[in-house]
Amino acid sequence: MSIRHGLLALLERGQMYGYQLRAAFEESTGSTWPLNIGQVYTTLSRLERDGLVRSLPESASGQRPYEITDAGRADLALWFATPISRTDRPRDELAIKLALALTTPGVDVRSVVQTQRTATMRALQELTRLKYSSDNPDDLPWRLVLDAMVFHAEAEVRWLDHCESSLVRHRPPAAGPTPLSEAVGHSGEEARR
Amino acid sequence: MSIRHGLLALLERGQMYGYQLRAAFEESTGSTWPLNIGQVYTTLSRLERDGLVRSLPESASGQRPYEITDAGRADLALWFATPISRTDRPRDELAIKLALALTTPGVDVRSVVQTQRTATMRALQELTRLKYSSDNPDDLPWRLVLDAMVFHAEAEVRWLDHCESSLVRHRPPAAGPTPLSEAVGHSGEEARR
DNA sequence: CGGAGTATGCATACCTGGTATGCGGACCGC
DNA sequence: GCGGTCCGCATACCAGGTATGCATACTCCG
Repeated sequence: MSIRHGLLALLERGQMYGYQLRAAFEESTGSTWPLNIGQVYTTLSRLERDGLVRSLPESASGQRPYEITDAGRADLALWFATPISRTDRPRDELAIKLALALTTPGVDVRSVVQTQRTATMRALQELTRLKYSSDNPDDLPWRLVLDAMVFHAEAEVRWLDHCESSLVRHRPPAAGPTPLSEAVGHSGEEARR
Repeated sequence: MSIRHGLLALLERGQMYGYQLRAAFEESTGSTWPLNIGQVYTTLSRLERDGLVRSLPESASGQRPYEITDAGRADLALWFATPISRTDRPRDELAIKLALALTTPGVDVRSVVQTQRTATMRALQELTRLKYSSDNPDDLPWRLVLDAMVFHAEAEVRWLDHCESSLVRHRPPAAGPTPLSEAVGHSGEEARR
């Protein structure tokens, strides 16, 4: 429900139409998360259906602007006043992956951890590069979004190291080959049955 | 695509049918993320459509077990060998919310930050309580999943504090009332147009 | 025994977020 | 004026996910 409230917040600034909304949304987070234009229209029509937004007559140039209603303002205020709870966050794909790797036969968990760690470190470097090569150091929202990603990436690296040491403590280092990894590259042989 | 590969990994252990798969999936992460039964069946049929899985004839008691194919094994190995990149993660709803709060008129950003911080700290306490009141200290996958959530929550608190101090540096403390917050509770007055 | 209640395996309908594509008008260059 | 291309907008469709329906089978009684 992030986009729904995001559009509402933008409309709180004043009337806007579809493309303006997309541009404003992407700009407000420094184009970190792109927003599909089709999604904007479907979300707008749902917002109108729910009475949180009202569509205005088309302008001369054909754009259909929307404005927020009082009900929409109330919903928006409620959103800002309500913390995001742990239960309504998306699944942590990395955690699931590692948990499954631990119980799947033939998987070298250590190399999964190391591969991920390398990738995350690379992302972290890219983020700090972005942070300091910025040409708009006064864009506070964008800087905070970037910081959020840095903090998350750092936590992920710490967690991966923690996994590594837990593995050393609880699992004997593997001796034999890792059967599953040999299956890569033979895809499709069975699929065409 | 997390569930897709999750089910594949479970089938790598051996043949299983729908309910077994759901139970195994939930158990492997300590029932942290529930999995809907309907999702299991739709995902299984898509996996079969894509040749990664093969359905076996119904057993006498009516269950239809599935087994992984060689193509499925290859796909699974590829998944384990490929790190999760920053770009295919879901949107960070909290970061978006705060970025929007900064540019939405009439929003008290400080109170948004504080409300979230309180909620996250509470979640953190709950997590540590869970961690130490565990009756199965040898369940390594579950412990690591729990640790992942702890690390994320800690990073979130740090980030919120960072936002707080950035706000103090860059924004003068608000003086007037916060108009938007007064709209709460009047929802619907305009909706019935 | 028989019938109500309940758990289980399975299937379907539907909602939501998202991408790809179609379409008409405005603004070019020539 | 005419073809191209960009823009604002809309539609169709797909995938992931939840809620719900629906049989069968099992249990627990009177």
